[in-house]
Amino acid sequence: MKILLPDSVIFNLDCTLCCGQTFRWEKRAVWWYGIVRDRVLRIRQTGNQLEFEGASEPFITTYFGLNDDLPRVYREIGKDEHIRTAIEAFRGLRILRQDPWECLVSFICASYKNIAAIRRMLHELSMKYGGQIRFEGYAFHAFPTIDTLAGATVEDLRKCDLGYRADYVSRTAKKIRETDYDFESLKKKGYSQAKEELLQFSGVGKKVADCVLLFSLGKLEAFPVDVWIKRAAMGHYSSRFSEEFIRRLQDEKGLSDTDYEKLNYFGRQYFGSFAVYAQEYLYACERSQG
DNA sequence: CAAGTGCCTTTATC
DNA sequence: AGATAAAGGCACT
Repeated sequence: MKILLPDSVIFNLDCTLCCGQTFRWEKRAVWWYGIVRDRVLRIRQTGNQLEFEGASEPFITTYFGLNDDLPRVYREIGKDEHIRTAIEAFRGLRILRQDPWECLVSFICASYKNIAAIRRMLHELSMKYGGQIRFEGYAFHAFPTIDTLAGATVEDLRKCDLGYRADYVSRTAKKIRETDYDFESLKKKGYSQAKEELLQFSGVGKKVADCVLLFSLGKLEAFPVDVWIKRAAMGHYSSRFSEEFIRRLQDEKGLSDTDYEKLNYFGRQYFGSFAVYAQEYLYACERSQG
């Protein structure tokens, strides 16, 4: 199936799939392969054209966030030279609307890991616990279901390189199964209510909750703060903070609760209602060069 | 080459 | 409330 994107729909498939919001897409030659529920989705972009198999057009539109008005987003967040440079470099990067369960597990696993390691963990998990799907002679694996991971032992989960995260995943899966938790209902709830509910799960703090709210539930109010955003703040927005605060950021290894709140508040105030798009471009920019 | 550092953090404990 | 240590393991320097 093919879609011709109008000029107003700025989109860059590579940027969108490589920027650390999703971890299981694979590029082989010109095609990207992803698993959506129990089907393999194949997609490629040539200029303004998207060509794909394995999903419907409405699904593609929703999943890749093609309804977000990027020209308007760029107008609103383009407050300074640095963010405008980042926008130019990653033009067409969009926020995905992924499956909430996979997204939740992905970001529980993501804590204190780099992207390569996260990809390995999720690949191991899927190989071991996800159903196999054959497509064009390749073997793909669906993401493990809630029941499967709830039934797995913590020791076996650890063998997928999850480390101490194995316990978080196990407890979260069990809790979801026991309470028959409905992810779909979260989409209808407000940001604060949805965040509060996500924070009840083991291994989910404010950063992980924000990532799930953002990358799977379409809550663009979220503004995840991590070490890369911290670096962007230190390197490009230091004049917006006191010297003392910047020194504290430089001295501490991680990010304290209060610093998270402060950077989160700054981002949302400064960049406005589409702040999270600024966050994603700053993140991508910071990771690519520093 | 060994040892240190860092990784899209959370939790337990003070 | 707010700071701090501990929690895999691997890649990189």
